[in-house]
Amino acid sequence: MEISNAKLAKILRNTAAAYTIKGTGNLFQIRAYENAADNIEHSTAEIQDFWQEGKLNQVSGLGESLRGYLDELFSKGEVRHFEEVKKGIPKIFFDLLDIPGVGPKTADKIAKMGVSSVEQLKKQLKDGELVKMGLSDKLAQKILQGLQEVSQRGNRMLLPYAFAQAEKILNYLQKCPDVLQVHPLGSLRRMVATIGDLDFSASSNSPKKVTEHFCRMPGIARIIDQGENQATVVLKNGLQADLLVGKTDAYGALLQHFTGSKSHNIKLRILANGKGYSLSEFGVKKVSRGQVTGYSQKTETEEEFYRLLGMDAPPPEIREDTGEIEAALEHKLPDLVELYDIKGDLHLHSNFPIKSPSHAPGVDSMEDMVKKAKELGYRWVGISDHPLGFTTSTPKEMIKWVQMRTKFIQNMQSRTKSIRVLNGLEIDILGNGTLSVPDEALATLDYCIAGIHSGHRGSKDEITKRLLSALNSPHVDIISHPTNRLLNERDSSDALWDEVFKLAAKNKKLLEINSHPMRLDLRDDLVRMAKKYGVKFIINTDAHMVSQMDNMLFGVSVARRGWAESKDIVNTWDWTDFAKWFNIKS
DNA sequence: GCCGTTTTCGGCCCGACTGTTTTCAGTCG
Repeated sequence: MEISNAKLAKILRNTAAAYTIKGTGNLFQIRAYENAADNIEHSTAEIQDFWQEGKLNQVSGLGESLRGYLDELFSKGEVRHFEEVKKGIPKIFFDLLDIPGVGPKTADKIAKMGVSSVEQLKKQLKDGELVKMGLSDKLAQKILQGLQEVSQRGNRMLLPYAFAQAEKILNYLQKCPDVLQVHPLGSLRRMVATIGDLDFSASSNSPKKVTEHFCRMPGIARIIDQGENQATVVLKNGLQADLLVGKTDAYGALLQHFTGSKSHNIKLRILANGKGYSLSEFGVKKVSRGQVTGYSQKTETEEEFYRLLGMDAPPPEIREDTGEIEAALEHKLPDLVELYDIKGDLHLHSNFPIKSPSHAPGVDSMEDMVKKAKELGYRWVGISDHPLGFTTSTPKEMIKWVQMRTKFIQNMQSRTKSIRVLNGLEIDILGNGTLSVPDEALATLDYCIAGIHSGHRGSKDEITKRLLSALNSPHVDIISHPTNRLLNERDSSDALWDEVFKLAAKNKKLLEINSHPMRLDLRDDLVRMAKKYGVKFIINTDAHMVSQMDNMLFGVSVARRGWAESKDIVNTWDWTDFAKWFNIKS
């Protein structure tokens, strides 16, 4: 039996929730289950593969007991101990846990009111029946809102996960001697934040051999469909993968057609009709009054395909029919930012002790993060720890800690010649719009990142007020992950973005494009909108460990989808211009 | 149940927000 990471995480969470409401098991044991679930959920590799290779001990958060349980789960499909813990709890309890805002206690309360399905819950909430039975009005509203969010949430995977799986398949395809070129297709090629299926194309003069090669790929659970030019398979991890193989003379048309987007292609076909062409995945035909008058033109590449229509080829990331076709016709496509333009990363969390080592959110040392930055070829790097646990401290304590940390960084810089190390913090924009760190401490930093980390479901006005307030602080340089969305988990916060962008541009504050797989925030559409106001951006990884510093590519993709060029992204600039923007003395 | 430059015991993040429980519980990150 195949068990996906998501399913595995859910099994562990369910067990933890069962412990919680039964009152058996201590709090830390429950937390251990949840911690393991978190790690599994965020792994880009399949945990079941680790198990098969006897490498479960490489997964952090899995100790002897949990490894034993997982072993039982993967080999027998069930864990006796887990079933024991969940005994006597109705199924609805576990379904309710999937609703945002509903935890074990609330789910238990609702289950005990006799609700037996999510559908019934929806109905009884709307009828006010549950409120009559003692559920508070506000809670009822909150659950309804949560249900709404769930229904709008698709079952799509995050781009970086899809990207990692796709790379393996692309590498495998390239090994086939009959393959000339391979590409990802669809939303994957356009680098959309979430991906449905994995689609690929290949060019070859012997298509049948390529589809046969594809269907022999390791990790296939079953073949749904295998034709001469096309094959669809389901992988053991539950993903569906499609392959289309085309001959070289029309490969550009095939690639273009299946890259989409749908709206881009529709617009293109209308345009082509006006010019006497008919477009399809098989090529370009000459038509007159609906009659085909000419045979297919050669379209070996996408460039040739677009050239036949008198236009440049837009980069895949912006093929969404939002003006790229017009720009391509006028030969005025943007010169989009590239990964290799990036010269530094300013949003990194280290394990630098905050009050005590266990408070630090990051897992790796500043030294290791700086080392990685050098390997990436960066010219500068900034450490921006969260001063957690200081809210209840005196400003004096906080200032002392900042001074201590500053000395530590200065000391490190004095031993490091080849890269500039900058001293920053990521602080909270509190509910009332004030900052979580006193100005006196902020004034000593090279830069300050401010972000909303609580109360994301506030009203449009509240969120806007908080953002505007931070943008008016003389010490804030960057607003981190401005919409605070978590893909597949939490929607973007609402704000009057025009107001936010106007003020950001006026006060010369940067908006972050956060590369974290679950964030990809600022969203691409808002990047485009902000750019029109003259806002500048910084692409950061928000890495909490060294390996996450490789996520920069995904932030760059968001920027590209938002039509950003290197002049819009300050961390592509030369050090002189960059330092000038931040008012840092070189 | 996990984990280890406080390593085989004894710790384990904690602050913000929400709702309603005037002092705290549940949820989230």
